Amino acid sequence: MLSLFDDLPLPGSSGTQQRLPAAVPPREDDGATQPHDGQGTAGREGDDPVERARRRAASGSGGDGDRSPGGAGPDADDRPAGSYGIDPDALVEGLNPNQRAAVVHSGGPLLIVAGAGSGKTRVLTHRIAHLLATGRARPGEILAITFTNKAAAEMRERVSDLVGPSARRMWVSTFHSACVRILRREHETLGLRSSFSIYDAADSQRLMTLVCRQLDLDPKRYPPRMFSRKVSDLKNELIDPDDFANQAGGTNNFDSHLAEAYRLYQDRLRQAHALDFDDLIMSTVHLLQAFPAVAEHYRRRFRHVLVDEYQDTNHAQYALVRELAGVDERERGTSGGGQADSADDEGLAPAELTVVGDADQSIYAFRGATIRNILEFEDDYPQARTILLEQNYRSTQTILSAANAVISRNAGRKAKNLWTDAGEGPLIVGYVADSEHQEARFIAEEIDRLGDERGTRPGDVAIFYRTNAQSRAMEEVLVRAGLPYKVVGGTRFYERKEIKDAVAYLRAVANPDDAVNVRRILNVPKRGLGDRAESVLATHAEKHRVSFGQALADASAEGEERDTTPEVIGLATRARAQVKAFHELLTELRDMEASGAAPAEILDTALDKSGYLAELRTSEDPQDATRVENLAELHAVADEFRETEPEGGLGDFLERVSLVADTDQLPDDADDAGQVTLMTVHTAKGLEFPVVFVTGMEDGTFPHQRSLTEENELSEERRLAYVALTRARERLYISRAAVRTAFGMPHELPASRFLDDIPSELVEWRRAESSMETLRRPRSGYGGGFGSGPPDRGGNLVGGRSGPVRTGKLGVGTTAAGSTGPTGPAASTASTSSATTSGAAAKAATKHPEGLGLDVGDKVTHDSYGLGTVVALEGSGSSAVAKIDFGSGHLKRLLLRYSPVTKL
DNA sequence: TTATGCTTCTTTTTT
DNA sequence: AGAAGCATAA
Repeated sequence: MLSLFDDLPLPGSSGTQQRLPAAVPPREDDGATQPHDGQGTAGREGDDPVERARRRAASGSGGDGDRSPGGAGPDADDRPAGSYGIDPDALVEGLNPNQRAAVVHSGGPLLIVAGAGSGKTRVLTHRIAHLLATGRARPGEILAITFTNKAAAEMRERVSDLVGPSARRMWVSTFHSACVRILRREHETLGLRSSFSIYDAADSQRLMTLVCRQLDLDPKRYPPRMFSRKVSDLKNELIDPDDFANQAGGTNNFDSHLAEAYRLYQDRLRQAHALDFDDLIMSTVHLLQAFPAVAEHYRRRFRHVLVDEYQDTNHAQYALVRELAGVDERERGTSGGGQADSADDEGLAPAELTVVGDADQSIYAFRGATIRNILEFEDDYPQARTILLEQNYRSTQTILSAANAVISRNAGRKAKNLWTDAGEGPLIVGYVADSEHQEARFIAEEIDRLGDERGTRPGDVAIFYRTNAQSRAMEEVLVRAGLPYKVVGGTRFYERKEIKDAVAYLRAVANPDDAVNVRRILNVPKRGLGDRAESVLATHAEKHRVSFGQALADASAEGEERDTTPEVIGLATRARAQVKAFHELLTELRDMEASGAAPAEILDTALDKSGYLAELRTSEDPQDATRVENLAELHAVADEFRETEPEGGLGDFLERVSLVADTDQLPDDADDAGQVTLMTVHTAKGLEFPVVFVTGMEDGTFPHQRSLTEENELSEERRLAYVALTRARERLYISRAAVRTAFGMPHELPASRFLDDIPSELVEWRRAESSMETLRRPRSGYGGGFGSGPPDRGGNLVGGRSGPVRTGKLGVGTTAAGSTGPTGPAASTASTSSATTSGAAAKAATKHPEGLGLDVGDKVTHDSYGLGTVVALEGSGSSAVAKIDFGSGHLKRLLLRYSPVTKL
């Protein structure tokens, strides 16, 4: 089968060869095998010498002989707990007092308020290890929930490092994959086939479009897209179609249509044996609520529930946690005593709940997250203990001060005092570009310079932006500059057309009733089955109450079968023949699956026999070449799956594919050492880099245009900015472009209001205003202009800001002057007023790209660095660079075009 | 049924 | 600027 891709490089096939078949743990009744969401962390256990040594060196003080009174849990056959060979005391070594308290806390619910960079993951993993080491829990009793697969993989790995392979028995997974595991196990209870499909946002939108069309809704007035979002919101609030119809059904036209669409949408999902993303959570909650026996099974099993990023939970997730932890059973059970009585039916105590979060880093309100969940944790759980982690181990004080200043402007937040003993560190560097291209150029040059002067590796650098669209300009420049980079997120792999098509084939094979996916590929590749044929089949399915997939079978039926199946009316003979061929292809693929073929083989056969690959290959369109490559990559993924999960069936493969949004996201230190990382601020959450560029600091970009009118949305943007700034360890850059092209039209955008919040003494502006802003500046006389306020702020904007006039005191001039004080070795030369200072800067910036006629040996003065001597000149024209010695070891390489350098 | 050229809308952010 | 949807033509 590999032959299909023989002429292509197979990413990953080389890596998978030497990988040993994973030691798959024995399957247990409740499917407690390795979850499929991980990134193949399998290979490592057992073979790690460090791990073995650790186990041998066991101090044996686990002392847990008599734990687990019930002893009848699903893990009763576990090896004796406590043989993990870890000294509990060792786990708290090197932790600060609060971290330590969080690790050893025992008893009631625990809220860990963890500021950015405060060692949250460390605390969480050590807490889990501590639970195991002290014998308070066995691995099978632990459920740790994160938001991303990456976080889950990391946590599992780090716990494994601490306690060894027994960590495999824990459930460490995302909300969504935990739910899928539960739902798959309980599929019969729910009346779903075990190979139910999981619809991502695009799939559900497609379905909603079909639904709206069927309801004859005007797509202008009732956009399917909007309906889709509304339904998602409703599900996040655990409101099902009945609830919604009851509470809002007749209120107005919009809501009654929405109610109708919601119901039909949900019916369609059910007919297709499909669940959308939000269903995964909602259905699980409903399942646990409706079937106490099922709920009890999990409550008995999970005695410790830990939730990461609690501030990002929505209502459904909140309810799920309560159900799993069994907290609402509390009234019925005995309260004290912890888990000691878990064997008694009546008195099943709630699980020990630990949540970690930081309200200031809540950035997912747009998809239903409620800060409320974390703010009111103590009300929800009156016996809860709260521990604050305020010491930051990541950033310099300068960076923290800036971040604190920005977030402190948010109303109604609990004050936090994040501090560090890492020292001040270098100033934040600011840069104002004329366009996004210039901004990108500055960044590229700066990365280059950091590499030359400080040995900074590209892998140490990250560039953040608010929206994915902003990556384009950056990429163009980075390519030209020859800097290696990678974009994380964006058009994700599994969202590409060709990948979705290929996956649709697999889904159609696994789940014949999956209407959305069967219809997607009905005419892909082209087989002459257009709208006409599709609607005939859909009508048939509707009329006879069968699935769309069954309609295909009906249309293909011949001979005796004819007697038992209703005839499909209105299908031309030619179309009928095509439908038959298509149906036969699907049947063949299903036979393959039934006979145990690996997903990779089924994929190959599907792409081959359908002619999909052939069509792409013969295509003239150069884009199709990369499509083939992407399919080869998917093939490699499937191949790797065969290696790591030899027993895994098509359903398992699809589960992984559906829930892993970003394959290439794992930043392996080894691999990525040489690449600059580009990503949105959202995806940056939880990560850190020595050098960070935060770009697009303009009102309308960051904060985003659509947040400007709404106070609480603006607060979220501010939190987002806080997240962005706190990712940096040592050096932080903030930049903006005065003009940015959006939707093909250039817009002039004012500086981000968040820039105003950063104390000016923390920032050194390399370029403090755009060319246009300089030109607009009224010519100021000597000493004038200081009090007259910065002319580039306020009202001269094309876009015209509608909000209140800001009172920021941070004029461009004062900024530049402010930075001179603390840094410049020649602060005394800054005797000129700030207005003239930045005027000089502007002159240098705009007037003479030609290098100012500098020669080696010339004396110059720089607005920030003071007096210096030109040591060397490189390049010419706009890229002319001068190496200037500013004395006392300050040798700078300055791009003359934008450096505030004046020849003396 | 497909190909084409035209229009419109897009940009938040993610499991 | 680019994609996706739409209408009309072949």
